[in-house]
This record gives sequence, C-alpha cells and structure tokens, in this order.
Amino acid sequence: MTRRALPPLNGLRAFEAYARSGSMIAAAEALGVTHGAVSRQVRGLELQLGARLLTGPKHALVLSEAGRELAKALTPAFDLIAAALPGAGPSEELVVSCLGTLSMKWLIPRLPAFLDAHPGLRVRIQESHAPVDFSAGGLHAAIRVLSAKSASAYRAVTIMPLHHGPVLSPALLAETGADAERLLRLPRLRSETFRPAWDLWAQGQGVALPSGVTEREFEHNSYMLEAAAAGLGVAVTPWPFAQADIERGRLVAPFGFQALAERFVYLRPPYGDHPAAEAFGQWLAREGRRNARPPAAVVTLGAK
Amino acid sequence: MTRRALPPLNGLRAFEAYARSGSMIAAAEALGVTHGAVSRQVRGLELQLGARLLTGPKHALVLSEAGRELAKALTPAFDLIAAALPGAGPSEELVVSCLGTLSMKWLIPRLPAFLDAHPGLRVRIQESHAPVDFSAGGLHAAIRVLSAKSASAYRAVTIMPLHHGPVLSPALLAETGADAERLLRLPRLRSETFRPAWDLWAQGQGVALPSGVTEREFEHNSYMLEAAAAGLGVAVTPWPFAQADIERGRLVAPFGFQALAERFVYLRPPYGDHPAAEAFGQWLAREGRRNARPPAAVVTLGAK
DNA sequence: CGGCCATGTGAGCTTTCCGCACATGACCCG
DNA sequence: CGGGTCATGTGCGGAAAGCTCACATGGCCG
Repeated sequence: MTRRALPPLNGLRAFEAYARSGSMIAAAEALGVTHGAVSRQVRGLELQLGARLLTGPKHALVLSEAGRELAKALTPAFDLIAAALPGAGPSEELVVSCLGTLSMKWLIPRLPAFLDAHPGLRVRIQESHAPVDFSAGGLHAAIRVLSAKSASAYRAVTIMPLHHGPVLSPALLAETGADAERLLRLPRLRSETFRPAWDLWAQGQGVALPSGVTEREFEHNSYMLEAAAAGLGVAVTPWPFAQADIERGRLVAPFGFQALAERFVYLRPPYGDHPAAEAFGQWLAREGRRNARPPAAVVTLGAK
Repeated sequence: MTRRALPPLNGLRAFEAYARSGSMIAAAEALGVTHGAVSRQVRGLELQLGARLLTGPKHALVLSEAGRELAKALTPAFDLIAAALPGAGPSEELVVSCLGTLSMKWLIPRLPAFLDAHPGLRVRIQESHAPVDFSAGGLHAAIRVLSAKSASAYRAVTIMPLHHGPVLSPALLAETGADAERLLRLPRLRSETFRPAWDLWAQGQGVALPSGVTEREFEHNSYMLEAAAAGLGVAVTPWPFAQADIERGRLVAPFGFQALAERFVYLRPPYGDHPAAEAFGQWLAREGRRNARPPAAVVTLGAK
C-alpha cells in the first residue's frame, strides 16, 4: 500500500473555495464559516506545504504561481468527488411519520439544515398520532412520545426528554402580574389531543388547581398555542412546541417547565437496514440535545 | 459562487485508503492511525452520505455498489491533488545551523517525522556553536540557546525552555544510594562547551558543592553524556540532551531539572520570506512544547 | 486625513478526532 | 465442540483542530 502524504484536506477545501471566489469573505460564505476560519485554514495549508499560495498586500491578495497550479488541480478533483457521491442519481425519499404539532413547531423549521447537509435526500413528513405500524410498508421511521418502557419494544433512540409547562402571552402576563395564584385563575386552554396536561402538571408541581376557572378546548395543540399567543389564556404545552414562540417573545413560561417520564423517540422497524433513516435519527438526536434545555421558572409556586 | 456540499473530507480519505488496501488495518497503517480511527471515519461518512459503502459480515467486508463508485472517483481525485502539490518539482533544501549536542540528541531523532510530513523538502543540519551570521548567505535558520533579551534582536521563536540538572547511570545511583550528600561527592563530569554548568546548578539550588571531588572534563557534551551513562560520574546537562537516555533507562536524574533564564530558540534572518523555514520553526516549537516537561526530583537536597 | 473594506490574529470555546482497551463475532484447528 | 485467533466495532477520556467573536492592521478612497 503506497503511502500518500496529503496535506490537511480541510485546508485544501478552504483554499479551493478562495481560489474560486477570489475573496476570503466570499469563500467563507460558500463554506458556511467566518472569514477568519478561511484565513487560518489557508495559512495552515501554506505552512504545511512550506510554500506561499497567496501573495501581495493583504487588501489585494493574488494567487502565487504555486497557488495557481494547485487550484487548477483542486477544482476538478473536488468536482470529480462531488459527482461520484452516492445520491447523485435519483434522489431517495425518506418517509417519516411525526406528531402533528411537533412537526409544525419543531421539525419543519429545522429540516432545511438536514436537507442541506444531505443533498440527494428527500424527506416526506406524514402527520399522525396513531400507534406506529410499520407492517403496512412505505414508512421508514416515526417520531412519537413514549415512556422508556414502551419504547424498548421498538428499535428506538431518544430524541429529547419531554418537559411541559404553562405558557401565555407576554401581554397577558404583564396585565396579570407575576403572581402564581392570579396566574392560575386565568382561563385554561386545553387540547383534545392531550386533555390531562393541566392535571398532570399541577400534580407534578404539587399544587391544586383552583376550580371554577374558564376552560377552552381546541382540536389541536397548535390552535391552542395560537390562542395562548393571542392572550386568550394559559396553555400547558411541551417545551419543544413552544420553544420558537418563546424565543421570539410571542409566549412566556413564568413557571418554567417540568420533566415528564415520557420522551420524544425516533422509531424504526426492527428489521432492515436503511442508512438514510439511521442518519436522520442521529441528526434528530443531535438536534434534540442542542435544544433540550427549557428555561427556568421566574415565578415560584406557593410564593405570594 | 456555487456552493458545493462535500462530505467530511477526512472521512473520504479514510474510505479511499480502505478501498485501496482492502482492510481497515492496512488503511490505518497507511494513514498512520489506529484501525479504530478508520472504522469511525468510514462509519461517519456512511452516516453523512446516508448510504452504505461497505457490506457483508464484519470479518469479510466488501465495498457496496455505491462504495465502488465512490472509490473509483476518489483515487484519481486524490492522485490529482497529490500531483499538483508544490514541491512536486525539484526538492528544496533548507539549511539550518544547530548546536551539536542538541542536533545529535534531540533534533536528528525527530527529523524523520518532519520530513515525512513535508515530502519534497530536504533539511541539512550544520553543527555549530558560533554566533549566528546570516550575512554570509546559504543559511536559512539557526537553533541556539539565548536569553530572552538577546533573542529579541533576531527574528526568533522559542522552541523550549532550558532546564538542566545532574544525571548519572542507574547503576551508579544504585551503588551510591538516594543520598544527596553522597551523590554530590561523586566525580563531576564537565564539558568544555559549558564549563559553568555545575556552579550554575548549585547556585540555583542554593547548595554548596563539596570541594575535593574528582572532576573530568570532556570536549563535547555528548562525550560527557556517554561517560555519565558508563557510570564514570555525574554530569549536569540540559534536559533535551538527556531525555532520550533517561526514557530508555540509560541515565537517571535524581535531582530533577532546574529552569535557566535562557531558552532554545529558532532564529531566522530578519529579512526575507521563506515558507519552508517558517514551517520548520512552527514544527520545532510544537515538538518543543510536547517535550518540555522534565521529570521531577526524587532526591531532595538538604534532606539527609 | 478620517472612514471604510478586506484580511490577520489572540482568546476561549466547541467539535472532531484519536488512542486505548475491551467487546464482538466469525472462522479455524485440533 | 471449545479455545484461540483475526478483523472490526465501540465507550471513554484526553488531545488537537476548527470555529466564532472581537479587535487589530494596513491600504484605499473620498
């Protein structure tokens, strides 16, 4: 086995991007990094090669002779690689069943990042709450909420824990004040898809919900959340459903969020080997890890 | 600027090595890493691509269809790059002046690693203790021992600090015992190239050297070290000179090593731009950092 | 001559990568 | 049929690479 001494490949990629675009900043954008990163990579490559690739004053850099030579080979080489990547042919479609609200509020907004990173892959999301049935075929994976025990019956990976808590519009909070008792007397919003949310939360917090409070029920979590954002009352919802709205300031969660025993899991048929489904699962778990931390409470229950 | 979505290049390199060698272990050796590293890289690439590259039971892995396609493109692509690297032409020679003992004991044993990483570069080492004179030409850089102040007159980078201390053969130590007073009465070995070594060390330790002790003087540090290894007495030497012998058990340093104000520095002419010389300096500094930590004392001075 | 634009750089943090040691699993051989 | 061996997979901890952010630099242009 001949031993080939190649310089750092990431440096080559950065240099090639620079050579094609003619500017650090443009290359940085093409690679999705900052200009400083490209600058370092190119510098590191020059050091490694022991040769100058760029010359001239730094506001008007120009490829050196050696740099031109190298770039002339790099571009076709990378093109060759890109053309040979699997998935260059007809794109494969991954079919995933997902809980409706999770899909709308969490998955779809993140999906472009996955698709960008996996060109030649398409993902079709089917919304469903029904128990997962892979036997019908045509479905490669599913996302559900399950307890650890139920999940163990499947080939499952945990995406993220399930934290839930009450959310409302900032305006309604301001009007009511940061007072736990008053907040719990605001109209309660429920979703048909998960009626016990409020009771489960109250039980977990060890508080009793005052009775005689207006309740409104919605067909879906997403309607309920819209209503909450519109200031109609307080909804108890999983953190991933509210995360984007909270970060944008459309909703606030004065009591923070509480962990439930269930988790969001990614399920696959117990048989078969589907690399794209596997990659999607890994990516989901990663995204889940990056976003699993809900904000803490700012209003204490039981405090006056 | 078109945006090309390439998978992790290090994964591609690992996969190509695997495809060429037909085995994880062979590929690992070709890349200078362990088989586990290759295994992970290939696995990561499969995940990223969302496609199987290898199939079959793990004791008889075989390239999949997609894997063959990819490998077929990767090998020429990497060859193309390798051929276009600067330095493919006539190899450049870097001329470096170095202190004799440092060269023999420290630099030369490490040099192959640098040359491996920089094919198309040759390094000629000239041994010299004389003050550095770049004006004569033909010299690209030099390695010397200087104080921070003197070094600031040059274009200099620090390679490593200068620690020195007494060393002797393990046999002689065993015979004498771990007793500071008795050890300091053993014959003292000196080198003409640095006569004040013993006095400087004693002063730094705050001890007085017993008088009336046999002394032997040698023309060079390396003769002195050989004598020490042969059990003729105790030599005070910089850590880098003794490092290899200590690690191999030929020498021991019961008192550890003591820092001096001088350092090993890499000097370059103040003018001119020599990427290979720059790369060599960076590599030296790096090697220096990896080896700068001398062992601690095991015999305390002043203790009975 | 002051502001602007492109690139270089120091500090600190995150991610990737690797080595090590061990696990796994399949084959072989007696 | 059980132990040995060979090739590959994997959890863990630590090292290196890579990145961002913020600021420095240095030349151009108005």
